[in-house]
Amino acid sequence: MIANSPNSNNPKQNDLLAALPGEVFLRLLPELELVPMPLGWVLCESGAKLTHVYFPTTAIVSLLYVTEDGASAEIAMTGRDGLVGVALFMGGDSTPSRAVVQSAGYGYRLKASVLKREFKLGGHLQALALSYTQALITQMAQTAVCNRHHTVEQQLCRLLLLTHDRLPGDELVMTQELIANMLGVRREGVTEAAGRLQAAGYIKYSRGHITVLDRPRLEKHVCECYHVVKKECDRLLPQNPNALQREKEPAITVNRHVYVERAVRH
Amino acid sequence: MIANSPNSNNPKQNDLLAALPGEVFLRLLPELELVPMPLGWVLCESGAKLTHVYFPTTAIVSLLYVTEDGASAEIAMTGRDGLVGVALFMGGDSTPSRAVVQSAGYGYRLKASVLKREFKLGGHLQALALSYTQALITQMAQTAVCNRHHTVEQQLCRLLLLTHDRLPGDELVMTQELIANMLGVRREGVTEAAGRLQAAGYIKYSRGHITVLDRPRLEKHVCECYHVVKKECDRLLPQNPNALQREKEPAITVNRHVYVERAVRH
DNA sequence: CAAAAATTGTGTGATAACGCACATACAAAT
DNA sequence: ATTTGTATGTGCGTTATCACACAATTTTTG
Repeated sequence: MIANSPNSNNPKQNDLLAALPGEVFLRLLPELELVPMPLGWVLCESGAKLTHVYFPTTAIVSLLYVTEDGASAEIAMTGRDGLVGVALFMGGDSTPSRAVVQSAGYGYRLKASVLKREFKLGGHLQALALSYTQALITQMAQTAVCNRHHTVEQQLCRLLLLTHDRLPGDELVMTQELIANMLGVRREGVTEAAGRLQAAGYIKYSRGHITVLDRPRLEKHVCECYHVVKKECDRLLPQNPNALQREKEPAITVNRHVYVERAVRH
Repeated sequence: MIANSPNSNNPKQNDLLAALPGEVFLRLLPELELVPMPLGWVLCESGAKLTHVYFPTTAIVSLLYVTEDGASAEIAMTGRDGLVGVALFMGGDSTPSRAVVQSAGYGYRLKASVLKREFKLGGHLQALALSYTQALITQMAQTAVCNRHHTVEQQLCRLLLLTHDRLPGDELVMTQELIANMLGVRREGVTEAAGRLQAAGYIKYSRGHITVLDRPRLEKHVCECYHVVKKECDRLLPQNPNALQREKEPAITVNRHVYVERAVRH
């Protein structure tokens, strides 16, 4: 079962929805549909027409591209800080990338038509959606840089921090195999990097459960890519008012699915 | 001196400007300022506030990120097909990346305030700008994938084709050193890859002048990343009406500047 | 025309990541 | 409690790319 019962959910757990002025929020509220987002669920397949826009609250979604020979690479990650489906209001109705739930939880969704209508009014939702898209662009750009210049270990730190930022507690539920698929590297490479991080005392892990032990040290160890994106998000996006005070609590284990089939690497 | 005399320039050489309906175009026309864009010119520094949006006509601009230790990586490339400065209408007024002229030529620019005003009207310019941004997102995503999974030789092919697409002729004016900076790899790596492409008869080159000899073969040799982006651009963006018929003519040599200082690689 | 600078070519050894083949360890299921 | 499956650990040879050093050209400059 998925963590958190539905009645503990609230659209304002999503930072974008929380930042909407009351009038707009109330207009959208009846259209917001709560959806459980289980691990491995493909919100949208590569090239498929988007039917909804998703505002994750407790779930985390990966945007990734799968190559012809089955290798994959994460392009960006979205959680409570943003929305999935920017192509809808940007003019395409699909993208070459796939959206997959990377960490199970809940989210709210709007029908494509409803979102487009509200976006075209040119009000707060438009401004928020565009600002978030700009933050997403920064994340994608930095992913490209990171893939070019930084080690698997640095990229693992980045992934862990990005995920940790979007979860209430310190426990990440993800196997090394899944991490390898997201980073687009070998599983063994993740094993070695994670082993070093554990030996250094930054994290501890066991069979799909990673606990962040020393976040400040992780932040020192990660490459600049993480910090560049973080800073840009803070600059562009509405701050989650309880983000700082929020106590990190242990997360609840959820059921596991296959993420993506193991990449066949050239 | 830069190729093409100013009076051979026309804003409609830029595909986005060309796609604007007459009414909008005429409204913007008096505000469009023709600017020569010499090789190496930094349109906008990382983190600096954007003062203008640029619509290249014959020039090509690289968006690239420079790391703390001086290494660089191209994020995306824009020419007559698009515009430089999406952050302006997306809500940020700056980006962590730098915009540098990669191939000298001309372009038109609009003051930030003028563009923002027109964008807020929600008309054709907004729709075009957003569609182009979606295409840019695709390019950035594919750059991330390419950096992760493909060889320097494949990436060189991609760079050559992207550049060739944005030039009138078959001659690209760029040194291997400059290419290395854009790809974020060693200059020697480019020398070797380019040597193989020349040996195969796809290109020929000499001291900063590369001629595309067999484009169809290059297109077969390049990784899927190029084709994914091309297809998505064709789908999202207004087609340049003379793109197909346009005769490729030899380009004219321009003066050379330093692109970026050689990266110190960790 | 000579000197200086820019561009490209080549060789050598180091390294990070790869593919593959297993071994080990823990968890879930019958 | 034993089996089955999932997750992680490890070793070994291979490869792409790296860093560095320098040679060989061609172009530009004084």
